[in-house]
Amino acid sequence: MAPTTAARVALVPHPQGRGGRLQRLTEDGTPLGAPLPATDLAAAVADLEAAEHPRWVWAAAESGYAPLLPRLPQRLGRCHDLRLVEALLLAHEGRFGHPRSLGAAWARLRGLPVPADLPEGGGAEQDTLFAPDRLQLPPDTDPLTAVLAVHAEQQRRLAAVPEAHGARARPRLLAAAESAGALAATEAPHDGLPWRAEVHDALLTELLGPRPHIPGTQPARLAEAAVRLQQALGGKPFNPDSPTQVLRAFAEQGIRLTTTRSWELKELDHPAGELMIRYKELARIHAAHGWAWQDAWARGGRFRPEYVVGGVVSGRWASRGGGALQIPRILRRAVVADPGWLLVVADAAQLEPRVLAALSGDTGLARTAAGGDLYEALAATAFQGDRDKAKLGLLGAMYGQTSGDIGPLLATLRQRYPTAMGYVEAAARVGEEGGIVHSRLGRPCPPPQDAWLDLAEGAAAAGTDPAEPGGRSMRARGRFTRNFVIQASAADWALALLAALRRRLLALPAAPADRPHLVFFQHDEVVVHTPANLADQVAAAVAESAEEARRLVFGDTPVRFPMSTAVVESYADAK
DNA sequence: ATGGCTCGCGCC
DNA sequence: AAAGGGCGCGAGCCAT
Repeated sequence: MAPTTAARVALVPHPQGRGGRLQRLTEDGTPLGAPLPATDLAAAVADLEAAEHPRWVWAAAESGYAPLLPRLPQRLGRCHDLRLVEALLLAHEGRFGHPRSLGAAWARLRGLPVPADLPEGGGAEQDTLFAPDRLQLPPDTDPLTAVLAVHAEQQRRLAAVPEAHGARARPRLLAAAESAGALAATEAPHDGLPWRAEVHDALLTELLGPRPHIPGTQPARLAEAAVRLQQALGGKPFNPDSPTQVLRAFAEQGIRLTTTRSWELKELDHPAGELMIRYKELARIHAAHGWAWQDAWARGGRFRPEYVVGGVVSGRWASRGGGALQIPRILRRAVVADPGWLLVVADAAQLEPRVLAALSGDTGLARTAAGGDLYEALAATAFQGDRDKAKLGLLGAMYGQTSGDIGPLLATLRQRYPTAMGYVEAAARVGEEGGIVHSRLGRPCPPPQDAWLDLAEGAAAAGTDPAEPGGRSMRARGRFTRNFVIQASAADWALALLAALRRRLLALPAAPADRPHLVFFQHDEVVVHTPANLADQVAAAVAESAEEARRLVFGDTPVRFPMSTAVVESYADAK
């Protein structure tokens, strides 16, 4: 007889139609009873969610969750995303970049040839999402069998992650947090960030002139900016979008530039410098976030980007299409809550220096990071109140900067906060020596050969030994690992924040149609679209979630992770 | 025509 | 002397 509740339930949709199969599991992946066929998978899942609140196990959210979402009356609480967990485990095993589909994991398990991962995204059709071939399984393999086998094996591998992979490595917590990210990343574009096309359009018209009737032609103001620039450079036509032609045009006026970067143009004592910068600003808005972008990504009053959970080796999310993580600030005024709704915009204040303080256990820096403006406090204790110096110095320490006038700032920090500075310098040394560093929850960085091959080749061409401890490429890897421990631990915290916030939002008393949605996430910032009457509770949930994430990831640190939270109608009004 | 590269800039 | 981490994206540009 099957127990009445199961810790986990595996879910496999049928290739076509609304049906599928479910399998109750114990925590370690042992099946409880026989598979349960469901003619309406979403209904069966909703019933089980309400009754037992299991952790859902699926091949990938793209095939296991996204197709169900429109038909679910209630969001799911927890999941184990086999593809994401496989990627984490492969990283622990030093096998970065190996295929991580269900089919690849199954093949490794069975000693079969391992299929390469399919190119992701690219607007896969709804029906192909269900298809077994997207899971990369052999045609004669039952997907549920593969899900159960790979899941059980992953649970075993998670338990076997060596302690050395970060003294506080908690691979099961990281797997759960990463999987919670998959839930949030699926739901956010489903609900969509509210986007007012007419506000966006008015902004574009104000900057660029009216939308051209003929696609591909330059808007009037942009064309004018190009002409003014050409006139300032002797009147000969050239393409201002071509760095080569720009450099040549400047050279013909006797102005020698090495690049067309805006900071270099800014130094110029020539009217063309400013005109070039202005042209580039307009051209970028037009090309990257103009009318074509709106047509592609912000239709029907919602911006729906594609997030890629774990798309960055540090565990940060990446995005695919729509540039979700690079929306220019100026466009934020197009993000406006629906009538009767509000936006709760919250970002973690000075997250990375706080992470450094918590990670390193530097009591002095921890005191500085206890609350309020960290840079202000740092300036008061170490930089005679100069906040800019404090910020520059600390960021330079975390990025491994050595240029500019930063030397004295770093010296001061090293003297006042030896434990924190020692922590990042130790991480840098591990990287320079070819070692692996880990985030707080144990996410490993890639081994040297992957990302530093090019630099090493460059060094070889220059006649220097890339592997030499003092070599250029090894120092570059030192900067990477120095930053990795902080960026990746910040990503650990942010995933824990997302998981906690999702859970708290789901617990708020609201009918499904009037429920707050987490609609945007950007490294250390969340936007919740909420019925106005729940906005205060959402803001409180954000603060509680930040505290919960701190406790989960960093334990009993005195460091606080305050959220700077605004309740607004337009995203532009936050901050 | 297509694909991969660099450049430069948007975000954190 | 040069000396800052992580991304995505579009335009230009060049090879095929």
